[in-house]
Amino acid sequence: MLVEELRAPLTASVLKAAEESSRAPVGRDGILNVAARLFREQGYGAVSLRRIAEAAGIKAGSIYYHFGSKDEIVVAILDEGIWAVHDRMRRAISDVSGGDAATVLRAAIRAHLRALLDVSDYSSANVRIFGQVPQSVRDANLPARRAYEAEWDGLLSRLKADGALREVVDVRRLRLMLIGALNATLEWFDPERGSAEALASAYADVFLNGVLTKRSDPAWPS
Amino acid sequence: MLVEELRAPLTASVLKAAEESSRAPVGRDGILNVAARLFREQGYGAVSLRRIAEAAGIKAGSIYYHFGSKDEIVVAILDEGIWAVHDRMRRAISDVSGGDAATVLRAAIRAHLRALLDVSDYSSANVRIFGQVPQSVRDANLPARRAYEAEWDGLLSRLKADGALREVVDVRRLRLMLIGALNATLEWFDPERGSAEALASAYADVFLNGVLTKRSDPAWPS
DNA sequence: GAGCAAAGCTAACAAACGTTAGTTATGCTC
DNA sequence: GAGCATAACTAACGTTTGTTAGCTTTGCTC
Repeated sequence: MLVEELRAPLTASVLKAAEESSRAPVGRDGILNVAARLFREQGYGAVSLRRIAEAAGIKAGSIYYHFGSKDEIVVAILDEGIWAVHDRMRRAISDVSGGDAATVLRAAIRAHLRALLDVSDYSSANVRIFGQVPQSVRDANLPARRAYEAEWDGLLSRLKADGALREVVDVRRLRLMLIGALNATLEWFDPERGSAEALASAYADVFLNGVLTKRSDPAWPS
Repeated sequence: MLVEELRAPLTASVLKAAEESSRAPVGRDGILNVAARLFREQGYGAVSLRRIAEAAGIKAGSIYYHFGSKDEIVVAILDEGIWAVHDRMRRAISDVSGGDAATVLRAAIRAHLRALLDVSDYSSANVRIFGQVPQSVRDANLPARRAYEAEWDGLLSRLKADGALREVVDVRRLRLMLIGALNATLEWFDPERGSAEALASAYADVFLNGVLTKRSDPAWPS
């Protein structure tokens, strides 16, 4: 709207300045953006500091002006990745507060999946490389993870207290199951075969209702 | 015989033979077993040939007597991993052929999960490191993967043709969803919190029946 | 005992890695 | 213009990596 029109000439001038100097600063955020994309695409082991620098248009040594170590970069990306998905999930369930269990659960599933597949290189990089990074890096990311897990556990506990979830379902296990299943989509999701939106709908439907035409009793005790 | 007894007359001959030789051949299979365990535990990037050799009780260079490259080891492990889970899954559904949809699906889920969590270092290593290895290695493992996927697609197609699966469920998507969710358990499964058997039962129950006490209509179209 | 194959060892190679020290160019502030 | 902070560059370091060539040991077969 009006704001955008006012902003347009500003960005134009910035771009112009960038072209003129030919030395547009990449900076901390530029490095993180590039690194997050590379980690998401290629995994942790395949991405060296030299590769990150090359993709960012600088030299490897220059990275140490902004970061103290490679691990520091990775931790920053992992934390931002959790924060991004946590924030979107919290907003999503807040937007439908008061809705029934199915609506709330669908909103949470949709927010998590869209954060991974549509929105954030940081969130998808987190899922992709968390299992590949050194233990110390994992430890540094754990508090953010715990907080996000607690958000899910809180949501699921409320639904269970309302009697919306079947008794057989354990909250912690269901959370692990759900997030694990959603994260796994990263390995094969192809936007040309269908949108993240449609995928979220399909996942929600299976998790809420199951795949059988008729419900079955468990064939063996849990 | 006689010569050996003269050389070391003080040691019990049987024990001595085992201890003294201390050069029980490790061999190709020994290297693969150790490597599969290390890959499963630590991921691809953290496991070097020197680490594998050390764990196997030999030196790094000796590995090249049995394998032409590191990739050759990894491909062998990945292929064996798929074969192991494929074999168990095929036997499982064969054992319950003639059963109803719920029984067959439960058996397949149980077989896949137990192969990963209880039985095979090779299968769990496959799931763990497939996303971390070079493209050429992934390509080499693809035929085995395709065959296993086809087995699942065949099973799910039969169930759907029988009318046992809800119409909304797409076979390919359901297979990706199921295997992805089951594989994800590898990241957090802890046998002290419950057996793989119990976990398989819980997964089957959620996938077959959903988590809601009452079924819901999809809130948005797929 | 001679010959031989299986299995492993030693020592080195080039390449790539994370990291560091010292230097240079740019642009703002007084 | 002097001083300074920002953001980069260059060149090297020590280590680890996969890999190779050549040598030794062990045990079986004739």
